Amino acid sequence: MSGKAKADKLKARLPRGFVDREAAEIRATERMLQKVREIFERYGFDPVETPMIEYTDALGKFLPDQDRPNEGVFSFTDDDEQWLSLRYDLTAPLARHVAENFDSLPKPYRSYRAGWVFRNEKPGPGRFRQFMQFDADTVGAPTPAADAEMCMMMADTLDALGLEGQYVVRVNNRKVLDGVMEAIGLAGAEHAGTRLVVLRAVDKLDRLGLDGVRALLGEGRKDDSGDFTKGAGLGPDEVETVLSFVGAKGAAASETIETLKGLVSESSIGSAGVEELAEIARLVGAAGYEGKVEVDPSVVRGLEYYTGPVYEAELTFEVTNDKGQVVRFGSVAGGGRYDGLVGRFKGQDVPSTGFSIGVSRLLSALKATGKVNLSDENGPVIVTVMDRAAVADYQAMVSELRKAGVRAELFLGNPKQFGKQLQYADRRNAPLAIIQGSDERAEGVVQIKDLIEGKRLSEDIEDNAEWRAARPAQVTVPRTDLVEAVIKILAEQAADREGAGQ
RNA sequence: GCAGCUGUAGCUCAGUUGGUUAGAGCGCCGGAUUGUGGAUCCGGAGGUCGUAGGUUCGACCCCUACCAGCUGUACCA
Repeated sequence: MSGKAKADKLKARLPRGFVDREAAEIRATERMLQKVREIFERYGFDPVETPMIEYTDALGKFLPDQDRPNEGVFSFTDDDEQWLSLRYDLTAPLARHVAENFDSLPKPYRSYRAGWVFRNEKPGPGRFRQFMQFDADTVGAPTPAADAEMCMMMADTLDALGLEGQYVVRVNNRKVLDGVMEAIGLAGAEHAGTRLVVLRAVDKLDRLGLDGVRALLGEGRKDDSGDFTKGAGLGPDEVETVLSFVGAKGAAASETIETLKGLVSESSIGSAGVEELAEIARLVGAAGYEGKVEVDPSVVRGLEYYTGPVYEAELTFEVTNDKGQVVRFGSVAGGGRYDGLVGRFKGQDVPSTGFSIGVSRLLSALKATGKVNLSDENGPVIVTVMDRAAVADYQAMVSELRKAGVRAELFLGNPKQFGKQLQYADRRNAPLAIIQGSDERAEGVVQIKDLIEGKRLSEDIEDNAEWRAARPAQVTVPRTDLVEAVIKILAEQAADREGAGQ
């Protein structure tokens, strides 16, 4: 059976930037998503799912002036030569879905979905080429109340995950930033490129600090490796105007809003943005979310398609990882208003607002705070095989347990060495093992071994032979009482976990 | 993409100025124990030293290119 020469052997390897997920991770994710879903449902949102593949033009990702999609998206051609792409977020496909079914959907239309998205970019720690997002969007609601609701829903979701007091939802408005751009002479299509550079510079505030952003707004910035990043090329006065906007956050929302008003008083679009922010602040305040949702002009978000309020949930705590480095999780969810995205299909703007949760990043934050149960104490009851001739009897036990709703399995490996069977049960995190040899069968009984209790006892053992003879944490029950006894012991184990503060 | 650092067993790492057959710990598999998880003891499998060239009598070690990983930076629609 050693057929293939080594040279021909295929190397088992995962493509860069992708990961396999195993039981504990999948279960933890499911538990987390379930909590998120409950909150979204409570807010009146309905689930809707779209496929992972869309026509590339629907995603809006053709390179400008070229017959080829952006390199950042995984793309291929259909048999009719049309470009298809794997979705890179959940917002563009939703816009397509809404546009395609516009007349039959109730407006405003509230929906949510969780799904995998793909980006063909350089992976890094915590950054993959396939990852999961959880989105909620309201389409067809122009009122800032819809944006305020999104911010509150983000807060409620994080509270439900046990992160109360460890995050802040920060909200700003693109229109205010546009007003600032106007004030420094960057209005108009000819300055679109510069505006984008300014946007990205401001977006880096948390990482580079005020001085880094100042450099990026001006001539440019040289980083530690000696690499130079070209800046926006603003003059000193303009730079300070932008920075005063970014740093406009005051002790209270009203204070922040007064400062912003002064900064954009000359600009009608800027003033409109401030009005919207004031309205959002009023709504979240009235609903009792002060402290959880704050107006903060330093939030800009990198995406170009936002047209009004933008918001971001940031975790405020730090954690030391196993390498002893301090890790900040930063933003775990973000979104904003995108009035133009559905409109690409409709010929007129459709006011929409929504946000996206980075599922993996949020989960690793929950792991770091111990807010998620990662231990896999979900193993099956293992029915061991003492003698092969009785396999039918053992299988009958398994079957009875399963019918009673107990997760159970027959040991299917080589039963020659009994110790291996318990070793297997141990590895599977089995709570119990069922043992019936010829002695037990003759008496019409079975042994139920409590592997969790036994593990605890094993910490004190010194002599192997003695321990074996003692058969710790093991009870004998009549064969007919098997199911009843198993259920009882499992319930006791569960109560123990509960009591231990688990 | 750019820059720096790093590639030796499944994992963490040794490996002398360039010198015979490349090592350890952990893990894995088998046995001591044909009816009991841990510990212990014994045995075993597992390597084209990232890949390909070059220098040399001789390369894990030196040189070049490529590939991959890490860190920073850029991009992230």
